[in-house]
Amino acid sequence: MDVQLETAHPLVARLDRYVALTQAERLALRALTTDRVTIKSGRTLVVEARQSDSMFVLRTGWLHTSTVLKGGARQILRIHQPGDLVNTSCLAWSRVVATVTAVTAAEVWPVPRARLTGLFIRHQRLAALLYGLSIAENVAFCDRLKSLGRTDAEARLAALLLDLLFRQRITAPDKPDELELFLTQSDMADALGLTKVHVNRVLKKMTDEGLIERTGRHVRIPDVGKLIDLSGFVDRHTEVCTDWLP
Amino acid sequence: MDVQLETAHPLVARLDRYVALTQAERLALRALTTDRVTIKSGRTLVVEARQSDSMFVLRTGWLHTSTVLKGGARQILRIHQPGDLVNTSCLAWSRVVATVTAVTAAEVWPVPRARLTGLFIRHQRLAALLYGLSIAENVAFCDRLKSLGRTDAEARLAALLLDLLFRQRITAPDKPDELELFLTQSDMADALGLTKVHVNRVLKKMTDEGLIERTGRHVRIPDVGKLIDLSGFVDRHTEVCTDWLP
DNA sequence: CGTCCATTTGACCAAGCTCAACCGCCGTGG
DNA sequence: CCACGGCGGTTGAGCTTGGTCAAATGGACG
Repeated sequence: MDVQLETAHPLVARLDRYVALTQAERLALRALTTDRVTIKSGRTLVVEARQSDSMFVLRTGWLHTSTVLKGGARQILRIHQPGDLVNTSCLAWSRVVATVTAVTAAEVWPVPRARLTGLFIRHQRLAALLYGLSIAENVAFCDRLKSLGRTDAEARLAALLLDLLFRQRITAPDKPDELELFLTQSDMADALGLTKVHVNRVLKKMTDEGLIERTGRHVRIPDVGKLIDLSGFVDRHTEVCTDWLP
Repeated sequence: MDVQLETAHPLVARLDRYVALTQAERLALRALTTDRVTIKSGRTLVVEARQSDSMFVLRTGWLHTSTVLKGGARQILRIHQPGDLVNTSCLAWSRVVATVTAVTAAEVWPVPRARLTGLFIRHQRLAALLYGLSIAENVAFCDRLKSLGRTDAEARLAALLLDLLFRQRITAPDKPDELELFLTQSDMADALGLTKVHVNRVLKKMTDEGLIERTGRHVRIPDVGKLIDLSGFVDRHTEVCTDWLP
């Protein structure tokens, strides 16, 4: 089996960040996926309320998960970057809970939920690690909740940018202070509980104040510390505790 | 071993709702807990940023999980009812991520995280079930996010009441339209991203409109359907999909 | 070159916040 | 037994953040 191919597996790469995977574990993870799916920018991968029994590992590109309310308003729940597990709710319900849309062209590798059965039986350490990551994601949602519930528009925007930046740093440790922002201002608004008009105004204000520099979709953050201070951002996904794993 | 005692174990009771537990599984779950801790109303169980390596099963009473921001504002992240797992973040970090406070007098049973190791090794079905529940909780957070990000104060309040009501229904199927609301209006405000003054006003408005009836801390909801309609509430925890479990 | 979509900007509006006062209840201590 | 203090709830007046509506700009692409 080609070693090159193997380390390129997005799920292996992701979990290998937290523990040193054994060869058997790598093989088991690879066996979870067989297909590859590519999606064009703007297209949906799964649609709310439809049937689905697969989750997906994001290989390349950005996705987001969203719901729409009765009035037509949309809430973006999560923005996914390479290595993320998407549509995990298929493990708890057979109907899709939230729509997954491609922000950029993207490649995802489906993981039929039935394959997890064997993984949990034979690879308890991976099972425990997945559980730990799910809990970490829980905490990430708590941070979002705090942001939406108790901070103003500028702090929310800052927190969003920092979240994207810090997650990008994991796979691209060069460029520690700049990122390509593939979201539209309308997307940001829907992620932050604001309107696109207000997002635009606040971005302008932050640009004028020198907090961020924008050229097209490229964003540079001259003083990351200042933004962290302003937003109350906490980096979380960088490391998780693994001492209780089998 | 006393059967009475066994079925009274809050974790056994909780998981037994989703799958029919075997005797071995019940014993394994019981072995997770040895101690009992009682907390007085208003006291904290764990405090943000302190060290902790235990989660807790809530046996009786209500708790909530919260964080405070730099300015002193507080965000309540989750309100816990009997059967809930609390402080699960101890599986991902050794430092406590959010303060847990007793809303009423409460009894919790500690689960040291080291004990989960054996559970994941020997009881893969329970491991998978825990994973599924963690994912379900994730989706519950998504619902909260949608509520805070894209609905007005009345809808948020309605969603909060319905969430508490539906979770109470699981353990108390009598009383399908009334509940004892142990939260102060200040608590509700901090859970919903509002101020206590505004919560008071909206509660009054809802009372005047006949949407809810209040006598002290007792709340009755004459027309649950109307509230559901108004809030976009979705019942989630009632059932989860278990067909992929080992 | 026209169309579509994202961004930008302005004028006005309102949901919810702030500040402040007051009430009612309950537990405590004189 | 009553006075007091504290906490939670209630209500009013005025203000601010962010929303609404609308129109103009500008880039990308067929």
